[in-house]
Amino acid sequence: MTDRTQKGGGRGAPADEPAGSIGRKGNVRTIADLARLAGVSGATVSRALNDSPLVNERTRRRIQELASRHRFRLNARARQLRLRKTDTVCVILLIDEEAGQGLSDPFLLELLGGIADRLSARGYDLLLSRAEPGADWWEEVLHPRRFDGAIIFGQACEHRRLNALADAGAPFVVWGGRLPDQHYASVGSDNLGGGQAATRHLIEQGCRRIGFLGDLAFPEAALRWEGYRLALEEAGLPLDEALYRPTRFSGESAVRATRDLIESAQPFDGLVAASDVIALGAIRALEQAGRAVPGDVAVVGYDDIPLAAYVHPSLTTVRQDVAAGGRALVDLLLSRIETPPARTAPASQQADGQEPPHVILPTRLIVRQSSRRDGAFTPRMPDDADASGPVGHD
Amino acid sequence: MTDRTQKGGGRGAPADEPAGSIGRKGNVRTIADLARLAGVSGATVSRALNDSPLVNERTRRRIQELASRHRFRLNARARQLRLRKTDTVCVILLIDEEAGQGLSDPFLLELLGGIADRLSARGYDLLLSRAEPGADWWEEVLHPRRFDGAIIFGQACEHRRLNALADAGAPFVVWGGRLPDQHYASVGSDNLGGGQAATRHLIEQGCRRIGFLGDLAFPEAALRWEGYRLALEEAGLPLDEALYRPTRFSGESAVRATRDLIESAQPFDGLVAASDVIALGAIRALEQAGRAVPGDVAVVGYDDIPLAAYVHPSLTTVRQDVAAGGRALVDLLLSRIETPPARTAPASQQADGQEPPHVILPTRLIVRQSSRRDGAFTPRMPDDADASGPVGHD
DNA sequence: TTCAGCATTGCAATCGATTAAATTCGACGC
DNA sequence: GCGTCGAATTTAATCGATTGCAATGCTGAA
Repeated sequence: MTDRTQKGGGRGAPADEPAGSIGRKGNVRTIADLARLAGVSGATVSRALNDSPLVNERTRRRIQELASRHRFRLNARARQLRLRKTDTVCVILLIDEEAGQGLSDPFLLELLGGIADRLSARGYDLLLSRAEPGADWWEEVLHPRRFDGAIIFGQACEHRRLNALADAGAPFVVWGGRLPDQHYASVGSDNLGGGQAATRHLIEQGCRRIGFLGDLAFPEAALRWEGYRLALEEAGLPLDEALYRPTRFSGESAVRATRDLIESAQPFDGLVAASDVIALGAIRALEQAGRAVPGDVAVVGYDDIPLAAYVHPSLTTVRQDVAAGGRALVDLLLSRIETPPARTAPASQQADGQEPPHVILPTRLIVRQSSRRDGAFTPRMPDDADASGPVGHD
Repeated sequence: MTDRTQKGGGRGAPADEPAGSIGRKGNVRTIADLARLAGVSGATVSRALNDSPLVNERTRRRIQELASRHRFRLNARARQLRLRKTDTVCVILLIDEEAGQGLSDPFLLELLGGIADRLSARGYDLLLSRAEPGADWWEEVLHPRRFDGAIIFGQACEHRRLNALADAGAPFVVWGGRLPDQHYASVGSDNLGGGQAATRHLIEQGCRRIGFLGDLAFPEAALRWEGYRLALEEAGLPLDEALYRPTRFSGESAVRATRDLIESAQPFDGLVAASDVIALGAIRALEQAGRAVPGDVAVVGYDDIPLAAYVHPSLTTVRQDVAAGGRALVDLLLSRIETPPARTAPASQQADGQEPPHVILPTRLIVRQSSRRDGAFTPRMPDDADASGPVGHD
């Protein structure tokens, strides 16, 4: 034991911090230290700090005041060990480097920010973890030791694994679309509605042959495709699979896909892209090929990344409410953690009771230049009219 | 206690996992469980798992094999409590919402990815924390309980506070520029060199009146400005402060600043932007005002965000090696954590011994369309020539 | 006066892993 | 045959906070 701790509390009352430095106020690091100062036992201090009704109110206030004066903070590790709880949520980024949606997609960072804010508001820490789809990332989700639950990105890579984890009762939620045979909770934007709105908009702008760029292996992209399909259907337009090009979430992939589409000699006058990054790549490829946007081809993206408004032409896109998304992910996970599902059921049967929860966030179509064909779409940008060149409206 | 743990180990030897589900292999959650299975004491198990030479090699191998068979993992919380170490690094995003560089800057996410990778490679967890500049985020940096050290973003907001923390011996490193009176360790790209290279490039392209967009309150921007100044000086060009516009790290702020510059009627033919996001905002404002890029005004950005190559015109910019940045931040911090500075010195004097370490990462100028004035800069984009319209080169 | 009843507070076990010190046990030298 | 040495292992204390139970002291009723 450290005997250096002074006994007489009276004289030792620490003076105000020395000016210009960050004071330490002695070394009140443990409950025992504080207990000594307060002249009570550690148990009482613990109870006081946790607002237990078992301690006298005056005592409690005295201890709390003492604690804050000395900047005392509980040792989270010890507390977590004792309570068998970590107050930590792990955000797992299952990122397939080859699939393109690396950490570069700005959208992801925004969502992460929303999650961080919500978690801290609810008193949880955020553990960030990158993992590769094939690896053993799931082991700790099944038996978490460093966290109470997980928020997972990368649904597409591991749908079956996620189902198995959910069947085993692991506490997690997933960002992404809702799949037909899905046993786990998830949160995602209204991908179907968004894709539909984007496509309808292009149709309203006069597009008749609209292509789709996205990777249907990603559930979110697949749902956007489904919306695209519905919009075509309701407008009585044919669905031409020749206008689909599988495209990963990267600019480069989008450029390749678009070039491919152009070279296929299939006529098209509109493009629905599964992300803004894809849309920008597509626009680049179109312009390089001498096709004007939106004159020859109108383009709609997805995500409304911060840059979408500042590129040229500015990007029509589907906005997702990322802050709401972060909040929903956290709240859904914590509701699962803090009120565990009926313990009597052997977890493996938990799935067949009812549908796992899925939160759908509303989306909003943001119309900008890349899709506008009303002729007067660029009052402040005479360049554009010129750039559209010889192309008439439809 | 859970009595369900079966005693007889023989018959209970868990069979292979039932197909289609994720097996649990009994409940080997603690060292004590494993010790029981192995027929030794917990101490021996602990030593075996930590490769202590004190245990017989055969015993060690047997225990390790048993542990991996049962997917046993140590309880990190307990270990950390005992060892008074957390094996965790906290990344603190000090973000002034009003300053614009929110979580939206794609650059930040990439850097974060690099940090995550390096930390996990070195066996550390990454705790992510957002904080507001004015708040009490620094308290836990001074006396960390949940982490061993911190990586801090947001130097500008809190330079003095950071100095005070460093004086008090807090374990952290900062991403940003090197400031004159800086007591803390930091990592940043070669802002001065980068700014200089960007400016030189514009001069080579024939620009003579070059503006600068950035917020000099941010050290990184200030250093880029310094490079800008040097490049002008070495070219014998005058430094005209009328061509500087304070600009925060957001597209919107860049649009405003650029409009302001245009309306000031100051002639200018080049712009150095402190970030790609700023550059894109500037290009947008220029085009809205009828000035062609790069024809009338050549523009250089900074960061080389993934989209820089896919916008129109594609963006000339200064690339930072973010992966190396992440690695450097982590390695510098861990070297400080794992070999603490001479304990005898009372920390407060530690600063005046020698300069705190600062890692400067090399930068590379990536030349794309937004600055090229060689006449043949868009072989594949005939549009551009049209778009420039009536404006001659220079 | 005595004692039940209540409000406070203290004691001690506990969470799970680590490690100094003590113990066991077999081999070996004299 | 006996003491010693050393390798291998066990025992028990420890990290810091929580909490069931016991203990304390005080009030008021019998």
